[in-house]
Amino acid sequence: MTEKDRPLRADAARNRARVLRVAYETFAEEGGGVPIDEIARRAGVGAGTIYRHFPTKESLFQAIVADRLRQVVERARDQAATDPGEGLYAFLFHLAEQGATDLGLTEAFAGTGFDLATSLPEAEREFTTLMADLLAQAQRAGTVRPDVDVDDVKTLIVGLQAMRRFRGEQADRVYPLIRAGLTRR
Amino acid sequence: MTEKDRPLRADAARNRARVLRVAYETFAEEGGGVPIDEIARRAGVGAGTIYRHFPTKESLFQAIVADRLRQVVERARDQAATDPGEGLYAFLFHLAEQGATDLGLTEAFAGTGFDLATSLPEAEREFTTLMADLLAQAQRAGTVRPDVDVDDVKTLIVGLQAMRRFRGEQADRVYPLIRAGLTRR
DNA sequence: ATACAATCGGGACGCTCGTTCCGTTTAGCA
DNA sequence: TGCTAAACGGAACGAGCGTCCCGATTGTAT
Repeated sequence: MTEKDRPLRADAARNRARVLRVAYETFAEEGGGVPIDEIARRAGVGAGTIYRHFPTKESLFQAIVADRLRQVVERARDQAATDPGEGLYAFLFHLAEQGATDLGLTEAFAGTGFDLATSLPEAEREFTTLMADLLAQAQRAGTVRPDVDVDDVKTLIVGLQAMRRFRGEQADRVYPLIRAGLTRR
Repeated sequence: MTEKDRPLRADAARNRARVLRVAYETFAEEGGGVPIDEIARRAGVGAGTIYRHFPTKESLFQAIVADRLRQVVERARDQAATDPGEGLYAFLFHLAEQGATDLGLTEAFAGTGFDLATSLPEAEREFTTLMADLLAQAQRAGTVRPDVDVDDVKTLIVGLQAMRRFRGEQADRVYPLIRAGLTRR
């Protein structure tokens, strides 16, 4: 659903890809607050070029968050197959790490000026399903206490990302505490 | 250190107090992002009047955060005297609740466009001391495991405030998990 | 090689917001 | 009551940013 209709002209396709790549890096480093002009500058194109491909700054941001989510989901599914009991923890802490280097993703989860469920409903649904699977699997394996639910996991994600983002490596020390809290007594 | 030199004229004193009160409420509701004009409007004064009393928006914000911190610290000391083992938990969860209604305070802890340690060094020091006291006390009482340190507590505060702020009452369900994680096995 | 349409770059526009300025109003005092 | 300095309100200014527009450029089909 990105390159239908008639094919883009060669230069247009090149620029589109370039913008996407640069925007990805830039949002990750600076968060959703970066000026479009900054992305344009880094990509070596004019602001007008960005607007030809993405009608709005918001839409560019969405495109990137959606892609990022896909990656995270895919990775988590792999991990989960490898070690059922650890899947949820790996997912949780991986997401926290991502939050450290990807401000865009953090904002998407926290809902800061960007509502995931509204903007990318399918991605949100897939994400929720993944969490439910990982959680059920971990509970079956006995590594997570049975009274924890999916909403609790979402809440923890928000908290963990905030810790990682604002407290850096200090957050590493807290992971074991969280894990202990989630484990059956 | 607020009303030295020659006393303010009656109307000036009234306006200053009014601005402080309104700014307090407004920052709490909207966070540090609210326009000064909005605060001025709510207070029924002109923007110029605010700038007569506070040289900068930042300085107004600081004045209010400092006051808020004083209240929190005072309350925590009272609590701690009542129940040594619970002092740290009460403090932690109270702070999380505060984060829900006081965006300004959350931003101060997270360091979002406002560095507490740099802007209000004394307040920051007092705060750190309080945490160290509460923590040591709880560890002595045996309600917190001995390998937790003050930096871990700071990290948890950031996480808990984020949870409360972005996930609302969902966060309540996570408090027991955090507590379980902090408790000696 | 030529022509035409797609695409480009970056200046212009409009809006928001922090801060300043200044003509007007008012408290405090004699 | 009248005078003066303090204080007021809100218009004005400048900077930042999202978005739009348009003359210049370039890919592509013939």
